[in-house]
Amino acid sequence: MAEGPTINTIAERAGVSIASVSRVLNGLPTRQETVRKVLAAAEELGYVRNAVARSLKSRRTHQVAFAMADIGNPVYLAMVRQIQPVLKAAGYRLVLHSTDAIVADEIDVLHSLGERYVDGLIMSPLRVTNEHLKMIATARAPVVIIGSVPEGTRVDNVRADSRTGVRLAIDHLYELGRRRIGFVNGPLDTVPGAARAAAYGEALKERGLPYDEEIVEVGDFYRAEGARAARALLDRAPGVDALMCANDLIALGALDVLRAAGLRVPEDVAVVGMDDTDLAAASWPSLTSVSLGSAERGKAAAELLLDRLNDMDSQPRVVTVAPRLVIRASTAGEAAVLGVRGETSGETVNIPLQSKGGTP
Amino acid sequence: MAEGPTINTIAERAGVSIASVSRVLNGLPTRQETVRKVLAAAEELGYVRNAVARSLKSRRTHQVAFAMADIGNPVYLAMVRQIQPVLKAAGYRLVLHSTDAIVADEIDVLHSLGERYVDGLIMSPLRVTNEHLKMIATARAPVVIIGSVPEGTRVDNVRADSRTGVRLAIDHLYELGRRRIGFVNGPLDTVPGAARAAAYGEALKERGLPYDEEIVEVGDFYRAEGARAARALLDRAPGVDALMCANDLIALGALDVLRAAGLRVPEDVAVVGMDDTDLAAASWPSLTSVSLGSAERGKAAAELLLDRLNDMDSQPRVVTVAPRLVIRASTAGEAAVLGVRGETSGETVNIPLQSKGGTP
DNA sequence: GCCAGCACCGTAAACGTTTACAGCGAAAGT
DNA sequence: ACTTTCGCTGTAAACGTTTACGGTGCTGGC
Repeated sequence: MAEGPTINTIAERAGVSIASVSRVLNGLPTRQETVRKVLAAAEELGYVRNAVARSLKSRRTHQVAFAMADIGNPVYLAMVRQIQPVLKAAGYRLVLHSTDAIVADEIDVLHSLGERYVDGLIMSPLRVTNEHLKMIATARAPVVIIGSVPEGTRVDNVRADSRTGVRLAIDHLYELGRRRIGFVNGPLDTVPGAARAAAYGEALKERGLPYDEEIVEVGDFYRAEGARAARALLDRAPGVDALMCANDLIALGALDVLRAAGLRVPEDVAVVGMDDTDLAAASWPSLTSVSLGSAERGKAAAELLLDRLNDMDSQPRVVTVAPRLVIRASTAGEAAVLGVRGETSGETVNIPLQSKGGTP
Repeated sequence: MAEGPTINTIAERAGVSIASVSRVLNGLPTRQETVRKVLAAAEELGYVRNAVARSLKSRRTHQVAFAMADIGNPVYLAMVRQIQPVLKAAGYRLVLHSTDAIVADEIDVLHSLGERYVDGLIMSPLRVTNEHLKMIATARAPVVIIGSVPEGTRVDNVRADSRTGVRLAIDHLYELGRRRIGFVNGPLDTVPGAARAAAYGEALKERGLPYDEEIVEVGDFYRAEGARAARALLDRAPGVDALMCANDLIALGALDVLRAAGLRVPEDVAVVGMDDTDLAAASWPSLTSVSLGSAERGKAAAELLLDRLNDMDSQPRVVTVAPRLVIRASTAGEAAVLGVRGETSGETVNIPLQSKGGTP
């Protein structure tokens, strides 16, 4: 771990000035003889350019941050999986922040953009407060938000369409003959929670089903809370024949509860999740889920950010990713799943196959 | 995105020198009046310290890199989940690299340590070549390796114990009365592949079972390849009554194949995976899996690295994490799973519950 | 009244780059 | 032969911090 060589060391050994060394290393026009000497010296010394000094001068770190609510949630991981290669291809490194959905932590990340250790930020906040908006407006580096922001906010923005997503699910359940469709949601003060609640109400209305608050329960976006909420709902209203869940983790919790209660899925109760994470494809029974395009959103966000880094002055853009319904056993039964597998060999089964590499 | 204030701006406005500003901002003893003026100026200007300049001077970036073979593999994500909070608590940021298990890319990451944009590196290579070892020995920043390295390599090192892990699984299958236990492995030129192959042979011998290469198949560590390999094995040797799989993704592939072949799991063929990822708990049927302690290994690696950063001269350490067998439906049937769930409320079900946060 | 001691502060150098600018020698134009 | 041009190179400043060192003005002791 000896002190490494710098361009000074090279300059000395090659008998030239540091300016020449820098020019050679950056491929600027230089006499052939000088190039040779410098490269030889650099090679002998095992020189590696100091990225920190370079960043100080060039005001570019070639790093980008991604701030997510929870690194344990597969949704964010699906995003990271897409963001990373896009950035890598453009020569950027990815710095990860897990904020645990704590507003203060998110504000802190935004604030720390001023430290200039990254060139830009992709953030996916669960709640968007005024403080968020103020910080985004004055941020010292470009920001891309994954998730909805108030109309008129000047920021590059990638959105899902929960409304359509929920409708796809409710329509599917309706067509299967389900009429008492319960809803297990996450907190209403989160952006997705609020959007999905509204969408559920609308979708019922479109189908002429009554809104019954007895079969709606609010918990939180993780498995244990999903289980708790589903249990409460079932105790109160044993007659539900379907459960729409606001994400896959909630749906997995609901499956646990239904299994423990001796109810069959989907014969007695059909279950739909949301986000279409790896867990949906692998669950037991496999979970019908509304894909909100996490992968596509991650990719889009990375691309928006790269564009922004190349052109600071263009208008902010909004990208909306279309949802789609991935039908599996928890609504259509095992037969349907086998059918799907046979035909399309595809989507439902292949998603986790992206995974390469092994285990150390 | 205006040019931000620097300590010069503050010094000017507060009517003091930049040295005083720096002292105040770093909490060094200063007259009360000066402190007040500087802090007021900093506040008014919305000053944020430039991390790059600070790093250049202090030779510390407070960043740490984690290089994994594949960001899509849940094993590495389990590690990231543990590494991140440990580093965050110590004031470090996490930079992610996905090398796709390409040796050249891994060497490149090691090489780039010379750029000094991170203070240290955690790496989990699938294959360890001489080039790896050479680069590690001469690296310009401390490195922690997750995975086995040759005896005598001077590097902080966290290992799993595949040998014991495989034995746990084989013993379990033996006790269930299985006698023809097939093995679906990953590439033999990888560290885990080689270790697991050796362990499988030993475990059979201990139980007095013959080694039969007809029921051993080598594929790769992901689902599609696992499925391919399992299919080949079953075609060749229809009589197997259990499949030991070298990781969970392979096991999921095997489950796909068994289901398609109309074989019941575990009645006809019991299946064991390895790594105990989230997917194992969620799969269909839920998958008995050998946990090699990915989470613990990630945590241990982060702690080793932090210790090393605080003391560059101490002896390298090796931490070995003990494996354990998590029994689920793919060997013990559904009853057993319900049983376990009732009793311990625990391990088998709780693992994915760590997940907090929701979906944007 | 003089000097030592002290608390505080400013000047300047340093970290390792990039780059504007000027200098220099040689080839080319008048 | 004298300038102009040109290609190449070196000097030095700059990026925004931290910090060693010396200076200043004050207090207190003799």
